Amino acid sequence: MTAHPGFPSASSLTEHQEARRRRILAASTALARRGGFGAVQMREVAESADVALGTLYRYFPSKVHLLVATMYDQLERLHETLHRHPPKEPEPAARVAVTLMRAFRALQREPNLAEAMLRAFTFADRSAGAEVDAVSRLTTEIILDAVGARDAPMPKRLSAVRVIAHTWHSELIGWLSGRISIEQVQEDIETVCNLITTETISDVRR
Amino acid sequence: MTAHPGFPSASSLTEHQEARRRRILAASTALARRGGFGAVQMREVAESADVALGTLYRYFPSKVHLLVATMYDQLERLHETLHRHPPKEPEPAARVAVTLMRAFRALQREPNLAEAMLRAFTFADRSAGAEVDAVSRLTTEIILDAVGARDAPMPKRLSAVRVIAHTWHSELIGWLSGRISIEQVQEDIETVCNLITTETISDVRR
DNA sequence: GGCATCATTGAAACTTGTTCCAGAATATCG
DNA sequence: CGATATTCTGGAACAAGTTTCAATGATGCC
Repeated sequence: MTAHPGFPSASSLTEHQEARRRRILAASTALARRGGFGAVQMREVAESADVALGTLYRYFPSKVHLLVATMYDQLERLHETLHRHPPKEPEPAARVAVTLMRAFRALQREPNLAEAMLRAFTFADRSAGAEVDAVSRLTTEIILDAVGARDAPMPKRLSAVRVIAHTWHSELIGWLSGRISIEQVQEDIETVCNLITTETISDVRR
Repeated sequence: MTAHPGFPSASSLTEHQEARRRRILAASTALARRGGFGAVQMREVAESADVALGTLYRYFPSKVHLLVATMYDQLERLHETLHRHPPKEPEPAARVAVTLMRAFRALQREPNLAEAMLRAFTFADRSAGAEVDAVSRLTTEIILDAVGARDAPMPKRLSAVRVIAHTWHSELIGWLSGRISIEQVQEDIETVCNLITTETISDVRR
């Protein structure tokens, strides 16, 4: 009775199982790309990945789990890309802002996929806690990479990074629902990235 | 062919209709309080509010609409309360932080209700755009009230306020899913509220 | 090879959000 | 008041996520 086998990058799966997992994620991604959250229908994912519905549910215990895993998968690719082409701005805050805007534009090109992943991510409840945590950690890592400090960051910096990550998600969702313009996204990302610069300046606690 | 009659504070409804709207919101609130998002089942809301299912859907075209309207309703109460007991800290950023933490603690006492409202809010798509906007505006207003400046805020301040509002939502969700501790919430809220102080200090744009 | 265990399949059933509709109730207008 | 339009009701029907299960297949162990 192992935990469901669909999580992060599989721990101990046979080749066939690993292949199934990949097929499922690929199907999920393709359907999401085509029509967003609503188009990722479990029956269709199963059929398209050529597994039985029950098997799909054994690998990913819910649609949210599946889409959050898909998000993790996509974020890994993004992380790779960013690694190969790191931002070159002199200021850390600027590097973070540029990185996030680059990621943002990448997702802009796949709005349906982005919508599916992010809706699932923010809708997730406790039951998908582990998966959501994994995505959060990866996001944090991406931001910390952009900041560039090599040693372990201080608590205040971590707080700033959390806030930045949350903001990035919110802006993405806001833009996807047509509630925030790209200019506002840009502005807000820059605003929040200033936290990297000013994180040690003042303390609101009295 | 009017728009659905369940939106913000009713425009032109008969007394009976207004009463129905209230009953529905009350039922939604009660069910959410008891068991969160999942416990707000449309059939139960309808029965509990003593209206037919079709009528419920005429007033609120989806579960998300209903819960976002519920959120608006609750936020109005919060706004009132805050108005009666405004924060007295000298620093604007501190006033905002204190206000948000106070609101946070209020919702902590009704975690199920908070979960239901916030899951719906972040899950909402374009179709609930108007409702979501209304909630966003109200949130903005609450924060601006805490800042205290009487005249129209500058764009940069508005950007900071948007970021603060998003952060507040994310922290709430994170805490509700057991992913963020209260200490972290407190810390992150304080972190992001510094944007009110530092919003004009630097600009990351090169 | 044969057996025990676990995974996969296919299909039906169940749950809950959502839609639809025909008829009863209510409101509006002349 | 009567005619007409709108709203409300009760209930069936539909859609998609999720659960369940018996039968079949694969894997590994002796």
